Amino acid sequence: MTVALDDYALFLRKNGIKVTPQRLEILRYLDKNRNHPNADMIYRDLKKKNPSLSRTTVYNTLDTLRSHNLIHALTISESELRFDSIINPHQHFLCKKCGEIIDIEVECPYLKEVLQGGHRIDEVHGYFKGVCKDCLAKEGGS
Amino acid sequence: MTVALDDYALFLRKNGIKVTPQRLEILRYLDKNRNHPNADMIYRDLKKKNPSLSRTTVYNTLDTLRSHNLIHALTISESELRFDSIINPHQHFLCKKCGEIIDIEVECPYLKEVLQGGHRIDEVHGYFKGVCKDCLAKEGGS
DNA sequence: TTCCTAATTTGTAATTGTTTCAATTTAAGA
DNA sequence: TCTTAAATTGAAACAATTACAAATTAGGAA
Ligand SMILES: [Mn+2]
Ligand SMILES: [Mn+2]
Ligand SMILES: [Zn+2]
Ligand SMILES: [Zn+2]
Repeated sequence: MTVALDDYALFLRKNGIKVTPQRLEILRYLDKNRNHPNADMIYRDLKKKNPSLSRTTVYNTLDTLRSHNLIHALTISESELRFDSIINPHQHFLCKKCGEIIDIEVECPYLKEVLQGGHRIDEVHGYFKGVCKDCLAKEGGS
Repeated sequence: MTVALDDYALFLRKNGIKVTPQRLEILRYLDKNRNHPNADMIYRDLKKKNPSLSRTTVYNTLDTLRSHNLIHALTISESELRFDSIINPHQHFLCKKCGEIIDIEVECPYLKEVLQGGHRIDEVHGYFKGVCKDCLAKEGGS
């Protein structure tokens, strides 16, 4: 999933995933909220409109989407998985001040070099951590 | 901490950390076991020789060492922190087959580029995941 | 050397994110 | 419409980590 989708049901069907209202809602949520939410953010937000939603369904659906390689999981936080509906190769910046996770649009030039080690590489994660531009500005001349 | 230490007490004192037997043992362990252990590996191994060791002490000591920037924490695993006593900039490969975390000695060429975004970068984590050379060899021509 | 005290260690309990599981419901093909 | 395998649900289990208060101790002062 890379650009905003118009037909989530079709998208699921095309990927061999059975269509359910819960999956549609979670998929739409990920597509519309590109701030790398965690499972609980998704659960709490969607629970408002669908009070019978189960936390387990959120976890199950995220696992399903991951196993079909339609979303990615980030381990940039030390305590929880964050989910990314944009699967184009890109890296991430975590602001330790405000907690925001910002996309960094650089490509990984290591790959060829690392592949020469003989390992098979399936995933590349580039995580930068520090203080974001906005938080730095707010801090001012402290 | 980068090269093997000979005097752990001196090392702690030099860094303004009070010397205790527990801290010495944990520090030695990290220095001798460079396989990026998690807190529980450290706890279980050291508990053999010092049965009164508390899990909390392991966590506390790891936090102390981290806050003095003497060790690093890796979020390469999805379920636990792994600790690295080598703080030279380097990246990591996680084999999803055998679980081993292998050092990748490449430098990050992004930094300048990412810094132009205006963020302050304190940490750089490069994580590669896949199947390591040895596991690939064992799999054979499957 | 002994004393003092703030810092450290310890064990237990609490918390948090995630997984397991069995019962109920449901999507979608026959 | 019927059927059934798959999905959803809620509760309980789990694992990593943190909080906390009581007991111990390192290291400086007397
Ligand atoms: Mn992203
Ligand atoms: Mn390392
Ligand atoms: Zn920020
Ligand atoms: Zn391997």
